[in-house]
Amino acid sequence: MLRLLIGGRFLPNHKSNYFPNILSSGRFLHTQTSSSDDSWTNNRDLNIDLLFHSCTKTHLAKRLHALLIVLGKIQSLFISTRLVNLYANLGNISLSQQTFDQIPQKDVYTWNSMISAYVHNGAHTDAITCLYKMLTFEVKPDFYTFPPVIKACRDINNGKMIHAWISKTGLEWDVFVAASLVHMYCRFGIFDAAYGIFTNMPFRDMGCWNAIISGFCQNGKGEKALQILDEMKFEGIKLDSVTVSTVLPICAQMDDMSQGRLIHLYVIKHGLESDLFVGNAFINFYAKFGELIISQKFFDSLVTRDLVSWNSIISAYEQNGNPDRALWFFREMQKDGFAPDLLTLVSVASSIAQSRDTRGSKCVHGFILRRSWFVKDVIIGNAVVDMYAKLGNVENARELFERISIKDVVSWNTMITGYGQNGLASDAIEVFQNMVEKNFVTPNQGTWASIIPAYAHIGALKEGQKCHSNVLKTGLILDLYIGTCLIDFYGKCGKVKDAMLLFDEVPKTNSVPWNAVISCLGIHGHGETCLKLFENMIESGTHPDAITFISLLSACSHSGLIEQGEQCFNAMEKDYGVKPGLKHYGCYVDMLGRAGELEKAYDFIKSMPLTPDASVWGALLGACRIYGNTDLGKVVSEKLLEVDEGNVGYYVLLSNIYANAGKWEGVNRVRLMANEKGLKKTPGWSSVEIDKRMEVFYTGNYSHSKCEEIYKELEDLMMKIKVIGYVPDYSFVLQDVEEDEKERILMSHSERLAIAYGIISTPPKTVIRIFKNLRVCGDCHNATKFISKVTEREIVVRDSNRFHNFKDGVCSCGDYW
DNA sequence: CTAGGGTTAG
Repeated sequence: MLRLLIGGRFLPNHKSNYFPNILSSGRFLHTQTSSSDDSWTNNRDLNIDLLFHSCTKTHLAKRLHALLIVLGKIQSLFISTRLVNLYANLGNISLSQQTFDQIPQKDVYTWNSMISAYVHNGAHTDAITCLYKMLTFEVKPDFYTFPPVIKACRDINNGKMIHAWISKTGLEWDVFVAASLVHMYCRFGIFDAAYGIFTNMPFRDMGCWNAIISGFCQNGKGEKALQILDEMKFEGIKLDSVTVSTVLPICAQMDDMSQGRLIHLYVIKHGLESDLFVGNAFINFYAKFGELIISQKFFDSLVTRDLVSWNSIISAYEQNGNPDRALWFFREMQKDGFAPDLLTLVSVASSIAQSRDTRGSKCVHGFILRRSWFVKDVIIGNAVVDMYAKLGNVENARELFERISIKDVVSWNTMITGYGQNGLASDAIEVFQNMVEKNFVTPNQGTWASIIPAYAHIGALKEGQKCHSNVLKTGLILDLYIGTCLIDFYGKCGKVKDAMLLFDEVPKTNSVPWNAVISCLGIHGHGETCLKLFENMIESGTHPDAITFISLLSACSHSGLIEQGEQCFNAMEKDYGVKPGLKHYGCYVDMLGRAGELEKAYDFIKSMPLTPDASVWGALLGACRIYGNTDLGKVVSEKLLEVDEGNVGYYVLLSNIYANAGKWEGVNRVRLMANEKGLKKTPGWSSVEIDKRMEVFYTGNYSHSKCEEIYKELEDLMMKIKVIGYVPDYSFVLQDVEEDEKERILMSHSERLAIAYGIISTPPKTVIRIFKNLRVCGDCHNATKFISKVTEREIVVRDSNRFHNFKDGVCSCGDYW
């Protein structure tokens, strides 16, 4: 008995501070008989502990192994078992297993060591197999055997079987065994069984309390875990470092800052501050609330740091928008001799994306490739796909995405979002359809949040509605994020009523759904309703943000509500503390410009406190186009090309202005300038949804399978609408050609091809929905009004600027756009 | 020489 205690079996090694229970826990009923009694007698000539502890790398362990063979010590069961453990601790399970296999006569220590070696290295099946093998050698498992075995159980049947077996051996209430069982039942979600064992335990040590708390925490029962924590406090048991590091992530997850702060005070009082796990947990806890100074304090006060400490501080800065500092810590950790792991690189990849470092992205990719980490875990592949997509490099993102052999739902979501955020909605849809067809993974909240905006972008109403019904089925409809996506979607597809209905349903806990609905009504020209909603928003106590005012100002602009727009602009900083940014100035200029107040807009720009950027000058140039002001247009375009000479859109706009005024030499000059810079006009395209499929038309495209029918229909339509008063407006033709050629050019505009195709492909009187990637041409706008009248159809056209609803010869925009 | 409960994630 004395030797057991002095030998370190219970006293020095034991981490528990609940000692009295152990003495009475029944543990001493089991006497250990060891066949390897050679440990003290035969190996005194070597300082075994020192030798083993000095092996911190596999190659050192191998040298020690060789030395022990030479010295003839390998026959000692004690020595060879230690080698099994040593290799396992170094993470080299195959060497551990080899050493184990070469031992002829194994005792219970040896078997236990091998089983726990497997478990520690994640080889759960091997651990169970090893247990059965142990039985065939007629070695009886003891209470060292079971905890790792329980940990290795991957399914509930296996677990229950092992549990029954343990009951028969009478080891069920050993604190280690029982704690393992409690944790296992939690893992399988059988919380009643776990709690049952816990309450029936005759003796509990800290480990048991921690087992049930962590069991609840890790399996989505945070609230219940905190209840047990209270129970524990009530019984006067002190939290230890394990409890603290278990509970903190739950506090963060439940957004319970005050609970965490209380624990912080407790930790200071009980001197747990410098504990590695506790410190790491606090770094993460405070980082989640953006309290980086406190996170940094914890990091600084750590006496020893491990990989998790470094990863945590790097992720803290990365998650809070300070990628440079995150990358600085990444270099520091390496200087400090720590080799980055997979999780380090996840944060680093995101930091690189945030700091827009294209060269760095290649380094990160190479770094991971060299270590073959992509096969180790999807998470790192997903992180790098995300990094490339955020840097706008969708090709590399897609290539890597295809190389991920086992994709999870996040992989798909990342790729869909990546395409969507780079404006490639049709590619996003292709990936989504692939995901659904292959049926590999079930879409989740993130999937809907990435695909619905893509459908909104191209105006695919039917497909989006299908998503909506799927969202209803999965019960995610009350999710604020998805709700907002759907509001935006219906708005962009022209379904204002549906958008409003949804808006009534979603929880309005922050400004986001308000912004969505205001912007939706704005592009439909319901400026007055927007202002009303803004009032409601303020009344409901929701604080408006920068986006709110962008939506509001652009709504005023689209509806010609100059006075109200001015009021908004003046009130935003004064009354709501939102400082106007360049986008707000852009909206304001746009508003004045559309109303024809070109000089006022120009003066306004000159008086701006910020340096106007391309979007501000671009708004004014657009107004010059509407009002045919070539003189101001020339001045503005010069300013514009100073700030952004690479954007082809402005050249097009300027050449439009010249063409409109019939100044063809100006048109040619601008065209030449653009050509010299190597700029190509963005090809215009329009799409129409037929039978849930999107058909895309490019301007002057003659390769469509129904091409002849489309042009025939267009010619018929032209005749019909001319009869009721349509006159082609050739000012929208940018080429200096003959009149009938001009008519042909207008007729082959992509939006008109899409409309004609819609008419011949759908039953009479059904609504036709068109999406155009650029602004709709003025002549097409006029023609569409007449077409809606002669065909008795509602035609919905969304362009890059706003929304047009043509019905019975008029457009919802009132020709003001 | 062997055992339970702990911190980092796209």
